Amino acid sequence: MEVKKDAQRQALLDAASEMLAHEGPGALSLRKLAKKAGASTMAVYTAFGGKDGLIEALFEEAFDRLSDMQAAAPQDPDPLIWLASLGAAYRAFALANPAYYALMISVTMPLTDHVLEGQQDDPPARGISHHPAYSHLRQAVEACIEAGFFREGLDAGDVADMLWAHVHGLCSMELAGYYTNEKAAQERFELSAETIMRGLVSEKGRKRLQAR
Amino acid sequence: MEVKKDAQRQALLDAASEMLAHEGPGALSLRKLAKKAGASTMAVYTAFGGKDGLIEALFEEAFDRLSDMQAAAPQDPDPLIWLASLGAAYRAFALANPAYYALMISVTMPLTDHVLEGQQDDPPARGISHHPAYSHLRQAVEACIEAGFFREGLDAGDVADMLWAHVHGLCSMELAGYYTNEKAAQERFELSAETIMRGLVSEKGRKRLQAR
DNA sequence: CGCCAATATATAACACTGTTATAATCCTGC
DNA sequence: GCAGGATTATAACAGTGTTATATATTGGCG
Repeated sequence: MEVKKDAQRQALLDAASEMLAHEGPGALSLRKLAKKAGASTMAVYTAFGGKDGLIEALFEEAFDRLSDMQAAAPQDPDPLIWLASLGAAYRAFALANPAYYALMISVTMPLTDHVLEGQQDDPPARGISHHPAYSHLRQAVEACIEAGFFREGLDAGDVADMLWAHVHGLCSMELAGYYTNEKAAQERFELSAETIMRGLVSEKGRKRLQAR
Repeated sequence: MEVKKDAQRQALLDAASEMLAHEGPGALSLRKLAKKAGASTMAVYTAFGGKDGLIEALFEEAFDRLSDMQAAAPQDPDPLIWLASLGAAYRAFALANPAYYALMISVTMPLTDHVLEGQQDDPPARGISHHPAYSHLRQAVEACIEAGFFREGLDAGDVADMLWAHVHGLCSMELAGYYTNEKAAQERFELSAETIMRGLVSEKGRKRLQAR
């Protein structure tokens, strides 16, 4: 029974995932989903507790997919190259799964409702810090620090957050349609990634970058 | 009559703005808005053509507010300092108007629906390039380039896009609740801004930064 | 095995959303 | 002053997520 329930939950999730990727986040309604999965509307409530729970599950799957693409990125012995490939993997994920990416940032954003009227004393703290997707980045950063490629006194967590925010900003603006042609966006991404790396590296790291 | 129509449109816009800021984007319904503004639901359609038009108008107002805060930032003779204050103004806007900020990125994001299924040949091109908010940033960047503070061969547009994306990424993650305490977020922002500036500057600019 | 309680389902209703059809109203231009 | 076009108000329509209710199904236990 456990397995059957999980099977239906998975069927629901797969159908939702398919709808999300093909028709976008706006077209994901419980009735359509239930019909597509051959189940009743209530099944979503028993499996996920409602639409919010479903979105949450899709949100986690999005991070899993990102993590998978990061893991597939070549873990070069040179941590600087590894870091660059992680950034490229992030962008590749965003471009390959625009609907998932839109979901990732639209599901974190509604939390601003709690921020309204300055009630900032209640931080939702939707921590992504413990997810593999974050760990990958953090490990690469730590490797760079240990290798002495980064400036003195930089905290690995701060740098990871900084890089994540930077790459996230680039990808979200690219997907939002700010940049016109695809080729330019690719070059801009690389230029931007190179720029922030240049801001992070120590003298030793700078030489390593220069050597390509 | 022209003025009266504009007056009602403005009343609608003000009410919507108030609702947006106090109850968040989710609570903005046409019926509540009409009741609050003392008008009928149809008024929204004659004034804005529908909810999308209303959102568009609020979107533009968001950029106007941002532009105002940027204009209020001290235009220091040193373009590096000017640039830093523009970044701080951006963040101040985002923190002071979280609902507007959420709207800004949620209204650009739905465009991903058009990106679905790889039909990227239809770029929506929601250009922000011609808005004063972008011009402020671009002018400061150009001033830095003319002063020789930036590395050789950097395009002003590329740098402006890069900086916008960086600051946007930082603010959106901060508002999404990734960072816990306020003080740390402030420091992280400054550290991050300093880092990307360090990646942009020439030797001359580096010395200028070091001199504070 | 058979029953009973607990759970999951299906159907329909509820409260809401944006949008649109239909009149009544107002306001403008002649 | 008055006809005609635009603007409004009211209500209906097609959706949405959620919930109530009654049916079906399941699991554990005597």
